[in-house]
Amino acid sequence: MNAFTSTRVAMAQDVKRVSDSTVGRLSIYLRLLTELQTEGVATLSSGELAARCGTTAAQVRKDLSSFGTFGKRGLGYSVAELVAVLRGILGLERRWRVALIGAGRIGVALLGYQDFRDQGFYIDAVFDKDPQKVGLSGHGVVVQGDEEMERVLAASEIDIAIVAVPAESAQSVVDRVVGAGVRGILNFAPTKLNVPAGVALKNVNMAVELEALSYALANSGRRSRRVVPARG
Amino acid sequence: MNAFTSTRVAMAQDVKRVSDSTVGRLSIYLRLLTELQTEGVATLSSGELAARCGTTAAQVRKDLSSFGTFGKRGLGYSVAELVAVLRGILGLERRWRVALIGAGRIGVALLGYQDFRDQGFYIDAVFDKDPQKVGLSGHGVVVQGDEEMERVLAASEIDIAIVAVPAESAQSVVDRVVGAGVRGILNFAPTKLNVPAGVALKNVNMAVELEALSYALANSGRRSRRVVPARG
DNA sequence: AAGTGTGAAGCTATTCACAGCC
DNA sequence: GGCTGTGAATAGCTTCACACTT
Repeated sequence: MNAFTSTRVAMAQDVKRVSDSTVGRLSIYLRLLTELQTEGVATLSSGELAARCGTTAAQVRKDLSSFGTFGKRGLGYSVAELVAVLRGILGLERRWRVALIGAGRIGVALLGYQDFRDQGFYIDAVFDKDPQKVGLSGHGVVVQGDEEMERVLAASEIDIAIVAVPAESAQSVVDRVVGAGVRGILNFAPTKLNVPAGVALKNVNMAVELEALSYALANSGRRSRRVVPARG
Repeated sequence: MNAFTSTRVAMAQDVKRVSDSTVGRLSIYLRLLTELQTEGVATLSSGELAARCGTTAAQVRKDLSSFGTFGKRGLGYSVAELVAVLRGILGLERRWRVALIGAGRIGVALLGYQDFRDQGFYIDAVFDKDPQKVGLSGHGVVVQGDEEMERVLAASEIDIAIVAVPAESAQSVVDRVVGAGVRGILNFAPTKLNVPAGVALKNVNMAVELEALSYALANSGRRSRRVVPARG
């Protein structure tokens, strides 16, 4: 029953530096595989996985090869095994304690995002500076005052802070949560944050994505419209 | 008064293929420059811009050099000029018509995100499948029924659709909006979407970002904790 | 002296292609 | 025969370093 029975998983010190893009793809593979698992699919090839995740067979195999060897030549991969392996690699076997800083529109939307909880990310605390918001509750958590932050973060052993405050307060919030021992930050504020070494930071910047679309639309058709000099 | 007066902007056909990462950084530069502009800063160097955006001076110069030459040697860049140039490159001189598909938690949060409007992205239509939501209004838009989608998208000449529906409905929504002439899609559903050539697609997947943090935390300290064999 | 613009070098990520195993 | 695992080749992105301009 142990998913690792017949596989070799790389020892920690074997693991070469793995790129962000590889880690991102692993998440994507995992989501698909979990879905296939509930559909009762037992096995699939790198090519099938790739096609359904928007990448290539070689890429899938390379991504996995950083962590061990999980497939069977001629057969492909066991869905159940890969799910277990990926959950292990991504650190999803445990429960992560998350705090949400900022109970504005985005914060509240994230609070209700059941998907996070399904993956093991539990929002155990919510903070807001606005006294009008303190005491409100939703999805089983009560909004606490900003001044409680350091005490509660430490006491609840929060692992990850989701920063959903205005850009101008974001750096000071980050300094405080890092000071309180948080080592992972998911930032929704559209500003550059500085964190000390040893703290992981990821940014979600929706304006950047929209502007990338704007760029693409404003410049679309260039290739097809381009004037190619007539030439025999 | 024309910002381009003393600069040379690359002609469309000169523009080499520009990477997604470059375009993303241009957005980030623009945000900072806009802020500096309101503070009355007139000029800055690539090094200063880089430091405040988390990149390097050489990167800033290379990013800009894909589009023309905008700086003055020995002096740096004019903030006002760069703002104008970047807005032009990113296609932000015009108003973009956006439709929001899905008035769930994320959808509603985005609806209130004033930041989008400030950059020229106007949410002109909102759709939801749930009859209970149809007719509700917020931020100056009324939620319309799903069945109105094709008609309204075409009539209002919507440029961009924000897809904020559950993963299982996302592909069919995309097929419909693309059929109605939309050529840019910002997808919040955690699933791989297929779009025909000529349609720009960007994904925002918060679970992927959280899992990247989980990976980083679960594997952190490896470098420092690694056992280095004792040796002289 | 300060700081840009840019070819060249260096580095990282992706794709190829094929030997090896099921 | 089908499909993995992986070195080698390629492509793409970032950094270097310096000639050139103000």
